[in-house]
Amino acid sequence: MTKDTNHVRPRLAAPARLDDKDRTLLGLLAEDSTRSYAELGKLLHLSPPAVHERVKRLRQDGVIKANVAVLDGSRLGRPLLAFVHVDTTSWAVTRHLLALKELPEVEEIHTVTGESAMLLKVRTRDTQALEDLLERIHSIEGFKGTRSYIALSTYLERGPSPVADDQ
Amino acid sequence: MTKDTNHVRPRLAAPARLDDKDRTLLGLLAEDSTRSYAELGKLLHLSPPAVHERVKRLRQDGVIKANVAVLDGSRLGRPLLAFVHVDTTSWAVTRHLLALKELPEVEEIHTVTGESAMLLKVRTRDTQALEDLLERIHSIEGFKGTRSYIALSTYLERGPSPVADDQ
DNA sequence: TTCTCAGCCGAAGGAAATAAGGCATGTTTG
DNA sequence: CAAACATGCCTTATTTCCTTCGGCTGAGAA
Repeated sequence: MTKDTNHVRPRLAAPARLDDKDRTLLGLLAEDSTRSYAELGKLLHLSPPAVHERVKRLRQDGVIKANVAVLDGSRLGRPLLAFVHVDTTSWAVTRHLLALKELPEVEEIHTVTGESAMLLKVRTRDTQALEDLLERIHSIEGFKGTRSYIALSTYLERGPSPVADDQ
Repeated sequence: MTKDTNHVRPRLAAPARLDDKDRTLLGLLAEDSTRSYAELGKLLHLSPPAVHERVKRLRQDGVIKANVAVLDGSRLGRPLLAFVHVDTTSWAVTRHLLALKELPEVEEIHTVTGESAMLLKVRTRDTQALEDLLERIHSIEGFKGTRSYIALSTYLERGPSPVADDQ
C-alpha cells in the first residue's frame, strides 16, 4: 500500500526482479553452466552458498528454465539447417502442432505474423531428407492444402544471452 | 592401409560414430544436463564412470559443444520474440556481421537463401524497442540502404533434440 | 528501540565427479 | 594360430563439489 509497485505490472509473465549480480550470474550460466559455485562466487564476489541460493531462487522463479547440453547438429547426421515457411490460412492448424513436434527434424515451431503463418527451424541430413520432411509435413491433417517454401541457412551464429543489461 | 576408412570422409564436419547408448545419452543430456552420472548410468545400464568417459569423449569430439542454462526471455524484460528478414543484396555485409553480434537483442544470425539474405531472431521488451533495434541495425555500415520486414512470433515450441535416431 | 526479514558467511556432512587399476572381448600383428 | 594390443567396462579410492545448517549483519517496519 505504501509502495505502488503493483501498478507497473500489466504483463502476464511478470519480469523477475533482478539485481546486477543476478544478471551477470545468468549471463555466465547461459554461456557455460558447468562452472562450479566456487568459480562463480569468485567472479561475483560471493560465497559458494550465496551463489547456490541465487541459482535456486532463479530456478524456482522460472527465470532459469532448464540446463541442457548443446549438440553439434553437423556431427549428428544433420548438417543441413533450414527454415520452412508454411502458408497456413486456417487457424485450425494449431490443433495439429503436436504432430509437428513428433518430427525429429523440427527443432523450433513458431507462429508468426506476416504472409507465412508458421516458421519451422529444421535440420536434416541433406536436401533429399529435407524434401522428404516437406512431404511428411504436407501429409499431416491440417497441412494438406498449404504451401511452403524453404530457406537454407548457410551460416549461424549464436548471439549473446537474452539477459537485459539495460533497464 | 589395410582398411580404407579414410575413403568415406568427404565432409568437412565428419559425422561422429555413435552407438545406441551414445544417442540416448545425447538425447537425455540435450533435454536436461543436470542429471548425475549415476542416474544416467541407470538409464543406460552402465556404471557412472562409463557414462563419464562417454560424455568426456563426446565433448572433446565436439559433439557436445557446450552446457548452457536456458533462460526465460519473458521473465528477463524481453517478452517479445520476432524474426527480422533483411534484404541484403550486397555480399559485403558479411564483414559487418560482428556488429550484429554486439546487439544484445539479437539471439541468432542466419544467412539464408531466398529473397531475404539474412534472418535474425531477436527478442525485445516491446514493439517500441523493436523499432529502435531496427533503426540501430540500419544505421550499421553495410545495412544502410537495405530493407527489412518483421515477423512477430506469437508461439514457440522447442522440438526434440537433433539426435538422428535413424541411420 | 526493538522486532523481523533478507541475504550473506563459514563450517560440516554427504553426494557426486574424477582418477586409477584390473578384467574381458575383439582386433590387429607377427 | 598365438601373442600383443586396443577398447570398453567395472570396482575401488580419492578428491572435489554440492547442499544444509546455524549464526551474523544491515535494512526496514512496528
